[in-house]
Amino acid sequence: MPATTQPTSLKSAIYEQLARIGQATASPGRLELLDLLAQGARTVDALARQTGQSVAATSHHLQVLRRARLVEARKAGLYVTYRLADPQVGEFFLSLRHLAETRLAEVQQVTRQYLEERGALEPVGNDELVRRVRAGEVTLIDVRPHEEYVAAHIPGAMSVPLVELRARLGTLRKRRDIVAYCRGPYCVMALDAVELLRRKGLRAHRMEHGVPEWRAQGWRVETGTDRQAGERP
Amino acid sequence: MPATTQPTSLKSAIYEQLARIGQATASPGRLELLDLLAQGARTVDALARQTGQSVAATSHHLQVLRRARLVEARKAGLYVTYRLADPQVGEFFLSLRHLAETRLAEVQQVTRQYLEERGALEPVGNDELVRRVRAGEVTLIDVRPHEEYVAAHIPGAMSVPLVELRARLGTLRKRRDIVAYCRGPYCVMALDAVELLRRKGLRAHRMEHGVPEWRAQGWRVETGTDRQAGERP
DNA sequence: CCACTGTTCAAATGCATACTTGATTACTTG
DNA sequence: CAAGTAATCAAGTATGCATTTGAACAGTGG
Repeated sequence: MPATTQPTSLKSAIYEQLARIGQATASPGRLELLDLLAQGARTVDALARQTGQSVAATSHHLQVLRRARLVEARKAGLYVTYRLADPQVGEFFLSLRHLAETRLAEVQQVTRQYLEERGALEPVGNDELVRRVRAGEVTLIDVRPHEEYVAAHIPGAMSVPLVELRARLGTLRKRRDIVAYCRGPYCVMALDAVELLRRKGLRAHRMEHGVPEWRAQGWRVETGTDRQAGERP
Repeated sequence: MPATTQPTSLKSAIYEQLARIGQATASPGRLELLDLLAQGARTVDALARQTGQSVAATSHHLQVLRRARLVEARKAGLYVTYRLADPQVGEFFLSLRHLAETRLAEVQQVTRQYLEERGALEPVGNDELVRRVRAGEVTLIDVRPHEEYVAAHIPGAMSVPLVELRARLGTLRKRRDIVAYCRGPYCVMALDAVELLRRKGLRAHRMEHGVPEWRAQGWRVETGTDRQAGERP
């Protein structure tokens, strides 16, 4: 029985700190908040509305995240805006999700089943799609809410929020392949968009990657309002 | 107030799965177990002894980790041996630790303070050390218990468990620089080794990396008993 | 077959956590 | 300065988790 030379003081201190992050990511509600924040900064009640949690619960969860230094709060006027404390937090979230995908069969099962029901499994490899997007060979549309597009989007993408897609069909070139993306592989906005576009006879594809995944690959993102033709009058 | 198109069924299912991993890493005790398991497989009571937890508590924690699919159990004779379920689990642990290092000032503070007290901060850059180790320009010793060396070690390293170091001083070449490593940056066995070696007049250095870090860089590890001169008679 | 060892299980305790409700603070606008 | 909104806080309840204890369950060796 070889005695461990590690002193309890240092050991336990380190593990307690690591556990802070584990605790922060131990609740589904908080993970949903992190996921949304990875798309861009948001106010407390925007987060509450989008997640369906009460404002008080949302605020509480955000403070847990803040104590773990995963998010930061900034008060601007009447609103408190939360954002990820560091791009590395987004990367960590992706690595958590990646581990879950490979280790927890339930994740793959539940998503595969859901996506298959919608007939959404593309035979086209994702890599090929990414290559064509990078090469600018396709029309790339970002179907998330416009604020998220402004916060960060894939270079060359056009902002076409899902709710406006039907009205803006005319502005899309019909002969060109269209690639739609949204928040990432578990977001269904791009799925909805592709379904609509195909019903209208356009050649549309769904890209699994969202901005966080794109960024994690080390690629550049654009911010601000580009290629957005007409704001509402 | 744009309605989110995401159905609650898919969303919540995913986040619940992710939270399983978060919960598993939410306890300092479990993180310590994971850290040990990253060095190699172990039995329940070895883990209990090395962490100072009761056997029952250890067993319970291990089952939590097992339900999250982070570790696997295999019964061999009278003993149950636990091991990481996948190398990716080790990588995830490192990314958690890395996030904690950059985000939680407390981690850096507590370790820096501790290491400074021991006068252990090497002016030599770690990169340079790693380069010399890879180039075989130094004598590399692995001061962990021998079982861990057998489970996996850095290529070219010689197994010199800390408890045997004093007795085996004679077998070390005195003119050559010696580099000692152990379980990683928060393990103090290599520190102890370097202190002893320097008191004996040898040129010794501590490498922060352990086997998990080495492996995560994509480098090869060796297994089994290499370059281990004499087992005890 | 019996004693022994390593591991797990079940029940019980104490403590932390999630979430709700109602009140409170900070800020803006009329 | 008053009214209104966004966010937080405080108290309370209910749930869940960590850990201990003692018993149960293999598997091994005499």
